Amino acid sequence: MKEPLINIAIPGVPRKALTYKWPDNLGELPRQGQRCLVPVGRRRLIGYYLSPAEQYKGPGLKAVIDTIEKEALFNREIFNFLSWMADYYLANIGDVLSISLPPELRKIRKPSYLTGREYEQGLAEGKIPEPVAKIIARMGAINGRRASTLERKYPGLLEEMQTQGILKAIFVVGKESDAIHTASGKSNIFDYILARPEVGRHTPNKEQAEAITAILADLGRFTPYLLHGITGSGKTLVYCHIAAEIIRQNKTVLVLVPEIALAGTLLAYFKSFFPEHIALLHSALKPGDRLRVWQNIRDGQYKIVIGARSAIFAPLDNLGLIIVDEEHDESYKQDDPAPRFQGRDSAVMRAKLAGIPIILGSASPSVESFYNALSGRYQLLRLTRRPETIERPIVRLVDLKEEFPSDENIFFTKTLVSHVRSALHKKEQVILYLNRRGFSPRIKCTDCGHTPLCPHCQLHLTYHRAGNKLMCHFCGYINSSYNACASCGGGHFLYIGTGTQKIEENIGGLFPEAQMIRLDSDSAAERDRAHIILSDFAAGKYNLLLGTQMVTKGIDFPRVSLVGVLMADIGMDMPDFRASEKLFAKLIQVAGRSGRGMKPGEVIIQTFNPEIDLIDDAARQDYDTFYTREIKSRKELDYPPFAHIVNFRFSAKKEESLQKAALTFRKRLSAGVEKTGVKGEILGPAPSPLYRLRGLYRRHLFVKTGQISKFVKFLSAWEQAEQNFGLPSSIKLIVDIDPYDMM
DNA sequence: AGCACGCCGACT
DNA sequence: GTCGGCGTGCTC
Repeated sequence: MKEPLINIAIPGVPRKALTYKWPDNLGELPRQGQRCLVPVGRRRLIGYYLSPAEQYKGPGLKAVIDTIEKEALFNREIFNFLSWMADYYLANIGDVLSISLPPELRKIRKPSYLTGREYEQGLAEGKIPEPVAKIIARMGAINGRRASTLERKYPGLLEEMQTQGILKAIFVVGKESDAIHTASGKSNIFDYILARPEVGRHTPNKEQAEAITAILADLGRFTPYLLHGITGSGKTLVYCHIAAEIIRQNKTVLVLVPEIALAGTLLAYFKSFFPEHIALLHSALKPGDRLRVWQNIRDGQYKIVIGARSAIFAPLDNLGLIIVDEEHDESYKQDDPAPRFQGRDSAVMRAKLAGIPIILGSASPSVESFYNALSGRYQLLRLTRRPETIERPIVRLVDLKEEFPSDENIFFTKTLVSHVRSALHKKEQVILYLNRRGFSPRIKCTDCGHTPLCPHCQLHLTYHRAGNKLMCHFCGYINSSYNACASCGGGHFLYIGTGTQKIEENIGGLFPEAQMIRLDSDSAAERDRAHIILSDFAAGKYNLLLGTQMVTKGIDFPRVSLVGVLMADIGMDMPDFRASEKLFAKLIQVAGRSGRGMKPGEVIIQTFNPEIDLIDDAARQDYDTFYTREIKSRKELDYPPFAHIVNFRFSAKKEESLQKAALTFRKRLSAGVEKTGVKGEILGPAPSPLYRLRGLYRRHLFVKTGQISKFVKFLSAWEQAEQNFGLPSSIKLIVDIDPYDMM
């Protein structure tokens, strides 16, 4: 009988599917999504069965080598969800299926190489062919390149390798075995979280009770809710009450948070309500632990899964509810690598496919979600009161143009200094927030004024006092010996700008009573470190927390009475239609950290632009006014939610060929759009704001369209017909659907 | 993506 | 000759 042909999706191979023969010895056709080992070029890769294939014209049809499991690792519901994701985000279905699995399942389990000892043994037993042994003896390894050279040197080698069924990787000698790491059981973030038994007895207030009743009234079908609750209004209690009912019905709950290490309050509540039922999925888990947690979820051992963006793929059966906390948060968008997807939007689709409710919660909802709520696509629920406190924080704006900074530290006005001193003196805690991005410290030659730039990115280098080095924050370039000015040879420099590190330096002089801890991506680089810093601060080991946006989220600090925003204006002039929304959200979040105990907190916002509406709105915690103005501007400019954006990012080593390719692409795109009849406006190509990054020149091109599915379908067909959309492979093209990163 | 092939310039 | 870097194109 003739062997059937099948389509296999393969991660990393940018084609929808490749066609293979299904050999007789493997029996029945696989299940959809089932994993197979397939030959691709000289490699063997994991592929996923998609469908029977019609026919394959062209030579050299290969056969599937083997199946990996007897069953598919995806149930129908998840497979359909992943297919939707691949289609909508123009991603390779193979990539999507692959990232939905724990990393341990993405590689071929059997060691694909020999350790030194296995090599010795193989040689002794005559299992390693003689010419190969010779080469190993000589070079230690064959890296697979220069096969032709090797062949010339050792005639018959390649043929022998093939007849022996040996892959090149086998000859990489001397690495450790890749046996699965055993779980250590230590270092579990969840263990640091203390349950708060009292929250289980908290009675919801009137608003919370209304929200709970509204959601419980209609559980069995797809209904998206936007829960807009000011900081401290108790969204988490609402989540827990709904989740409890879902679990009572013997269904499961999926909770997404922006970052697990910063989700302390939420974790404490869930731990108190559901001590036995929770699985945490997060990046700090070691590979073996992650695999085990995934398997246990799949085996139905947990009722609740809490995790960051990638937890959207959690293999929960019988899902009854999805919660997306802080739904406005940018980290729900995966920018790099592919698949580039919006986790929150994808969660809505997963809920839709599962026919269940989904709750999106935020103190400063994304403009898109709030628009959906007002237009009736989502149900709007609001929490406007802080149940456990008396009043909202008192917010004060300090104009940096009027009030000059103090002599001791250019980032502290007299007002802020005196308030911090007084809070510390009263044994209260203080948070200082600096959004360092775009305002990193640089050096300037005092003789000629020259500022050193990154040779790859043309951006100013950031000065790091630790190690006395200059570093590019985009590509990581380090210059550790900049002792003489590159322009004039002078050796005197002025240090401009302030990052958290520089503030930290003389904070002791400014505030003698301060016991300060810094929280930013540098100080929290280690596993679990962010959480430990926040826990220590919450426990009162420190009285001053200085940090970047990491301090704006999550944890309850009842003893914080003052929050200082050192410079609110940073980031306002970014070329990004979401710049206002992002800044507004951060100000709301950070202000919400103040006064969560029994007395009202205080917030001081230092800014060069106190007259700007956005800052004023944030100071008054007035979301509606902010939204009304923002939605108007989105409408005028035809930005989301009124249109979808597709961002095409081109990069190449040579600027001329890049520009040429981008223009050609635009022409063909425009012709294609016209021919297919998709409505869309094309803007660009233009140099990207970071027009040179990591040694590559960059252009981008935007499309605004009201018909996103149709547009993506057109792109998909084009990409299928022409490798790299017909561009030479020296031009890299990334297609980002509903982008967040505009740089 | 990851890999191999061909071309080319540097080195011995 | 040989090595390594870089550009280009392909993977059923």
